[in-house]
Amino acid sequence: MNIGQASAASGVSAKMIRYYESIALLPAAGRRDSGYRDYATEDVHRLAFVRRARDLGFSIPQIRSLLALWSDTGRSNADVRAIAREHLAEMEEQARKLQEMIGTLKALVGSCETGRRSACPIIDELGDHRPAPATPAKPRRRAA
Amino acid sequence: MNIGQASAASGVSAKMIRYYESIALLPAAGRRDSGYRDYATEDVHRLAFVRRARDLGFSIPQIRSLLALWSDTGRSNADVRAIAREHLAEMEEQARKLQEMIGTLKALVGSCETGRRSACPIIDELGDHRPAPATPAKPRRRAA
DNA sequence: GTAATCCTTCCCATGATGGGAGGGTCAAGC
DNA sequence: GCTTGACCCTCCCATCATGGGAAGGATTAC
Repeated sequence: MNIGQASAASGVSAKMIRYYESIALLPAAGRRDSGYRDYATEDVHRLAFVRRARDLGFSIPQIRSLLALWSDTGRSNADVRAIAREHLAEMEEQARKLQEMIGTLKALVGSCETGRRSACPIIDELGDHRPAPATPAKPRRRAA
Repeated sequence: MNIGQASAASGVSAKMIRYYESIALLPAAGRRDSGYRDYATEDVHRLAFVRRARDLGFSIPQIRSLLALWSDTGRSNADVRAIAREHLAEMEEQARKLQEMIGTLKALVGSCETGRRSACPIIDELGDHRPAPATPAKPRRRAA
């Protein structure tokens, strides 16, 4: 199977397949006499595995570990869970930050809507040096 | 004020200040005879504005629009709200996807924990076609 | 036998940020 | 004066995962 077919069958672009090979996330594919890469069904499975892990937000290093566990029949579930939990924690932290930003922005949009003054809190708040009269104390961590 | 002081006062790294100038997000700073950039208080305000907008996840193009509105005293709140709402929608969509991934992964981790068999759903699910407990094949062409 | 499609490698770009090299400038101390 | 160390300048490179595209060879369909 050519790279094009493998791509269509796995949902990973040919570009990415070559890239994954170049960073040794995947074993180098076999080559035909022509130089064309040649893929078997199991290669497509591996590619699909990578794509689904990427869809779940796993990073390449994490997928590297997952792949090793995947082909290791003697692996322990604990190892797999550890990677998944680590990634889960990262995602939850990311979600928390995102919700915080959403909350802040929502409040600003809300004030701007209901405000009758010409000053828009979104702008004022961002400008900082002239904070709105009723500043709803917000978390200003992330010091530089 | 030198770039270092402006950086400390605004919380934007000197590297970033130069970058923002290079992409014309900020007007080119004045220069001294020495070639050093020179910043005034209002420049620092603008920098702080950018930093806060970045903290809220606004993209550079969005900040570009916000900056224009900021310095436009005749702006309409509706314009500002439109940008904020657009960004809000993006963030909410992002949060939705993230929550979906978290949910899926949580379910997988949960099954893996309670499962007594050696097969871990995290792995199986990713593998899709289930790598089959008796398919040791493959790393054949490995290090080719 | 020819044209269309596929494959190859290599280079470039993204977005926002940091690192670092090589070299000029400033301010303080002696 | 002169030295020293901190600061600044411009470039170039790297990230991370991905895509675009060019130049050229291979395969395939008609």
